[in-house]
Amino acid sequence: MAASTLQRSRAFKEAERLFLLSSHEQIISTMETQVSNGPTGNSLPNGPVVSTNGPTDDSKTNLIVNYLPQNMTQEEFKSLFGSIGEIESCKLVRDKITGTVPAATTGISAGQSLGYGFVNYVDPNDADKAINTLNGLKLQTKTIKVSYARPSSASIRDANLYVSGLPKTMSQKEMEQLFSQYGRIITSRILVDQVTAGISRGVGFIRFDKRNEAEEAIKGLNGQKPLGAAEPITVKFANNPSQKTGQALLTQLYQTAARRYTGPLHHQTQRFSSPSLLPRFSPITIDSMTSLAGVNLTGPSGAGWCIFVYNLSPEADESVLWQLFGPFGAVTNVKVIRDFTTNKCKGFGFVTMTNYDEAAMAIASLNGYRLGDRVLQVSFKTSKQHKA
DNA sequence: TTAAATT
Repeated sequence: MAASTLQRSRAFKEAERLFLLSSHEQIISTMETQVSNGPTGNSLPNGPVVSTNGPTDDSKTNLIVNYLPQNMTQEEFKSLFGSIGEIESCKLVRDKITGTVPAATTGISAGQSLGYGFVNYVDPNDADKAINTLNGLKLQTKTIKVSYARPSSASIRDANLYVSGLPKTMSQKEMEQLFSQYGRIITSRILVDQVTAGISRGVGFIRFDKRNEAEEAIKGLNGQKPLGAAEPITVKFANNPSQKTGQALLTQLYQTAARRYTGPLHHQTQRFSSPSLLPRFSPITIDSMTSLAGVNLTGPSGAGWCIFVYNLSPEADESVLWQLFGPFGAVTNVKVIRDFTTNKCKGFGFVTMTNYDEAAMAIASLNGYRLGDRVLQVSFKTSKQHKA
C-alpha cells in the first residue's frame, strides 16, 4: 500500500516536471492573457453581455467555434477572429477545475481549454464572413468548425451519445440514417484507427439537437442489432468532458505534456502531408538561415517570433496568412500591410509565432511556396529588411 | 481502447 502510493506520487512529480519543461511558453502566454483581461475583482470578467436597450438577438452574430487546438490561447483566438471584423465579445471556454489549482503547485495558472469557444460580432456580415473564410481552417492537428451558435438553453445540453459495437463496415452516413429517426443530428463521428488511417474502430458519437431526442435514441437503439449486423450496439450518454474530476483533468494535462515533450518531430512530419498546402521544401536549411552573417533576428522578444512574408498579391488578406501558417503551430498574430489610400496589400505582411521550432519549420516550408502565380519569400523578420 | 459542442 505505502509502496504503491509512493510510486504514484513519484509518477505524478515526474509528469509535473515534464509539463513544466515542455510548456513554458504556454504558461507565459496564459499569464499574459490574464493580465490583458484586466484586473480581477472589480470588473465583470465572464458575465453576460448586458444590453441597455431591450433584448438583443445574437442569432446572426454569435458563433460557436469547435475543434480548436488544445494549446490555443484566448489571445490567439481573439486575434484569429478579430482579423475578420469587429468583435462584440469572445470567449475561449476553459475548464473551471484546473483554474482553481494553485499555479505554484502545477505551473498551470488558468483552466485548460475545452477546445471550443464563442465569438459574437458587431456586424452579422462579419459573422457570415467568418464562417465562409475560417470554417475548415487547419490549425496544427485540428480542422476547426465555425458555425452559428444555437440559443443557449438547458434542453440542448447533454444531448451527446456514445455508440459502441458498430459494424466496422458502417459509414458515418449510415450511422446517421440509423439515428436520424429520433431527432435532428447536430454532429456525428465514427472513430478511426490512427495507424491504418481510416478503418473504423466500431465506436462513435452522435450529438442530437435536444437531450430528449438523445434519450429516445437510447431507448430505441441500445442493445439493438442494426440492419443485418451480427452484434447489437451499445448506446449511452457520452462522458461530458467538462464534468471530469480535477484529478482526471490533471492526469490528462500531464499526458498531453509528455506527448509534446517526446513526440513533436513526428507531428511536424505529419503536418507536411496536409493535402491542402503541399508546401515545397526550400533548399535553405533552418540552421543556415539563423546563422546568416549580418542578420539580426527580432524574436523572440515578448510576443514571439516575427516572420516576414513577401510577394503577397494586392488582394491578399489576413485569412490567407492564417491558412498558410496555422498548420505549423501557434500563431499569435497576422498582419497584411496595406496601402493607406487604396487599401490594397502592398505585397507583404507579418506573422507572429510563439515557438521557434514551429516558426522555423513554417519558414523552411513556405519560403519558395507558390501561391497562385507568385512565389513567396518567407523569412524571420530582420532589423534591416531592405539590404542591397 | 470515449473525441473536447452552449458561455
